[in-house]
Amino acid sequence: MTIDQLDVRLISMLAAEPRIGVLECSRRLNVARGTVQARLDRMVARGVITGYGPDIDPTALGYGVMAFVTLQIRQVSGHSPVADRLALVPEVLEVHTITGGGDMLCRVVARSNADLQRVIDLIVDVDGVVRTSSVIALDTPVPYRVLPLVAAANRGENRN
Amino acid sequence: MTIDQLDVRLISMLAAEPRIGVLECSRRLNVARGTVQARLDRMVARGVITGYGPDIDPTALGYGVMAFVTLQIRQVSGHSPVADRLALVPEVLEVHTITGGGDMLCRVVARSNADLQRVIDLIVDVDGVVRTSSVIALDTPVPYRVLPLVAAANRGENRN
DNA sequence: AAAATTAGTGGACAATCTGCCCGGTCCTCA
DNA sequence: TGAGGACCGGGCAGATTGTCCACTAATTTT
Repeated sequence: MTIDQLDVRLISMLAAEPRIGVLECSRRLNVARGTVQARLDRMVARGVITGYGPDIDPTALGYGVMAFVTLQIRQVSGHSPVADRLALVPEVLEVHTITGGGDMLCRVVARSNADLQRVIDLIVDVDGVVRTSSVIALDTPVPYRVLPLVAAANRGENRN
Repeated sequence: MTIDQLDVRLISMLAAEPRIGVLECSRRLNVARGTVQARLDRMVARGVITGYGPDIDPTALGYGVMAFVTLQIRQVSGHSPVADRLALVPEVLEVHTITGGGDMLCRVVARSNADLQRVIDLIVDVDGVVRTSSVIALDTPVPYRVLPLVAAANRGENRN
C-alpha cells in the first residue's frame, strides 16, 4: 500500500496552502490532530514526503534562460567523475544519466543566452565530456507538478 | 538587486531544516525576528520563494521509472492545445516548449518500463503530436537543487 | 478464540511561536 | 533637511506544537 485517500487530501491541502499547519488540517479533514501528525510522520518516514523546503524560482533570481543539455561522455571514464564535476556548477540544476551509451542529460539555467554559452562552456570543459547538444526551453506550459500523480497513485493502486 | 547575503543564509537554513520557524531563524542569524519575517515576505512577494509545499518523491509512490519525452508537434495547431491535453495526464510532470520547430519536451514517470509504454501511448494519442522520442533516466547523480544557484546569485550580482 | 498490534479519537499540558503593534535608530535618496 | 525604507528590541494575546495519556475499534498473530 502506498497512500490512501486521506493522505492524498492531506498532501493536496498542504500543497495548496503550506502555511496552514497540522491543527488546521485536522479540522478541515475532520480527523484528530494526532492522526494528521501520524500520517505526516509516516509519509516522511517512508520517503513519500522528502521535505518542506522553500521553493525557489530561478527566474526571479535573474536566471531567465533554461535549457536541457545532453552530454556525450567518453566511455572509459564512467559517469560519477563527470557528475561530480557538473555538481560544482551552480547553474546545473539536475543531472541524469540516460539510455544511449554514456549519455547524460542535465537541466541548466543562465542569466541570458550569452550567459548560457558560458555555462555550456563550463560543462564542455569537464573532463570526460566529449560533446554537448542543448535545447533551450522557450516556455513551460506545464510547470513541474506532482499533485495529479499523487491523486492518481491513490485512485488506481490503493487497496484499503 | 536580487538577494543579499542574509537572504541566502535564510534560504539555506530553511532548506536544510524547514521546520525551524521564523523565530529560530532570527536567533541563528542574529537579527530581529521582524527582519526575518520581512525578508521572507519580500522574497515571497517578489516571487523568489514560490511556496513551501511538501516535496513528494514519485519513486516512493511507486513511480520508479522516469523518462524525458521529446514531442514533435504538427505545426499548424500550435502548442497550447497539445499542452492542455498533456496536462491531463498525471504521469506528465512537466512540459516545456523548446527550440527546434514545434517541439516539446516533457518529463514523465511510470510504474515500470511496461507502464511507460502506456504513458507514451497516451501522449502519442494527443491530437497534434506527430512523433515522440524518449530517453529513460537510469540514474540521477545530481537531483534537482537550487541552493548552489541561490548562493551564486548572491555572490556575483548582488550590489548592496 | 484470546492476545497483541496498529490506527484513530479526544483531551490535556507546558512551551513555543505567530501576527501585530509600538517607538527609536540608522542610512539613502531626492 | 525631510521622507522612506530597513532594522532593532520589546511587548501582547492568541494560536500552535510536541508530547503525553486513556480508551475504542479493527486487524493480525499466536
